[in-house]
Amino acid sequence: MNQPEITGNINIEQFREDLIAWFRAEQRDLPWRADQDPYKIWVSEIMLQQTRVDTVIPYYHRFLELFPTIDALAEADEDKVLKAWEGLGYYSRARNLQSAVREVRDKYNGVVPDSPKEISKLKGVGPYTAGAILSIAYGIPEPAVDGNVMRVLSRILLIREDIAKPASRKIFEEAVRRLISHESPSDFNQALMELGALICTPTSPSCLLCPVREHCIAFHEGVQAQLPVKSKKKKPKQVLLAAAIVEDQDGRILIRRRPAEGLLANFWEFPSIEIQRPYANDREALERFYREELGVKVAIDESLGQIQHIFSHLDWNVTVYVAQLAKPLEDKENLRLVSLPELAGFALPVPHQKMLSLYSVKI
DNA sequence: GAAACGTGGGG
DNA sequence: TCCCCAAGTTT
Repeated sequence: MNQPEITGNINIEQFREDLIAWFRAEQRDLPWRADQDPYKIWVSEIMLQQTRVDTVIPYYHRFLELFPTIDALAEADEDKVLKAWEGLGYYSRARNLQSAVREVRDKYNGVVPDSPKEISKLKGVGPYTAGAILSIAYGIPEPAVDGNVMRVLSRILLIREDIAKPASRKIFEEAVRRLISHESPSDFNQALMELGALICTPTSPSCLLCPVREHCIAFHEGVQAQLPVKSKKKKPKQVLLAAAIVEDQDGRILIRRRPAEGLLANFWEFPSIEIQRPYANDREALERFYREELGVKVAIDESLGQIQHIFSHLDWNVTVYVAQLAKPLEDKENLRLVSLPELAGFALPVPHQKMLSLYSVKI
């Protein structure tokens, strides 16, 4: 008798019961588990996308203090929202969340929709987040398939699909539809993720502590360490930049708002240019860029040094210069001259915070 | 379907 | 140092 190669042979009733019982006993005490307010669940799910729990917790508390309700977030200035998200990364999450919250206010009378079709139309709410909100806030048995769930189920059901491929998600959604508890969809979905976070970890899973190891095909076959199958991503592309921190005579600093789309959209920055190789005509190139692209006359001084910042897809190496404003600044919407204390109120991405520390050490 | 989109932590 | 990762979505 051969074992089936994929899926199937587990006692679903017993699996659910063991998994949920473990979750009810062992779940972490997390701030978004205090109640089932759909708005708060929503905020937490957006913040948790590709982001660690420990990182999210302080942001979650501050965000809900600033924007406690859908109306509060809907009415806020986007700048305040971005500032609250500063340092969390993937900033389109914040802009999409606010846009979606405004849609809920205007179109759904302030009530987060409880149907898969409607909730999935909201900006920033993809298949995972839709399922998470529906199941956790509303108790609706929809799959919420994230990286944890794919890893856990790849082991339990011995699924060898490459979980890095977008198409694989559907395989796991179908698996969850077969397995999910209709009595406690919230606990079931959260339990799968919690198991992935605490026990069924990417490397060296704690199978001896696992509440469902008797249901786990990979454990029975001793292949849990070889799962999930996941192709690796490519390295970030190297980019050389030269940036200038421009001062006026009162020690104020020039910042610019980045474009509304793309990398670090709508954040503020010290203007910079891409260069071909280090130290080649940086000063002339920067002065020309400021003059021709920004309409600002500056004189570049010495270099303060370099900073490095690695994004998911880019590896920035930035040579940072100090410069003096040579003519008074003309009024422009995307350019500001701000004091150091004022600068703290603007949303500044981490690489530019690094540049600012170089500057602060210098002065 | 691949690439864009951030950041900080851990092995 | 380097690589992988962490409760994904959009284009």
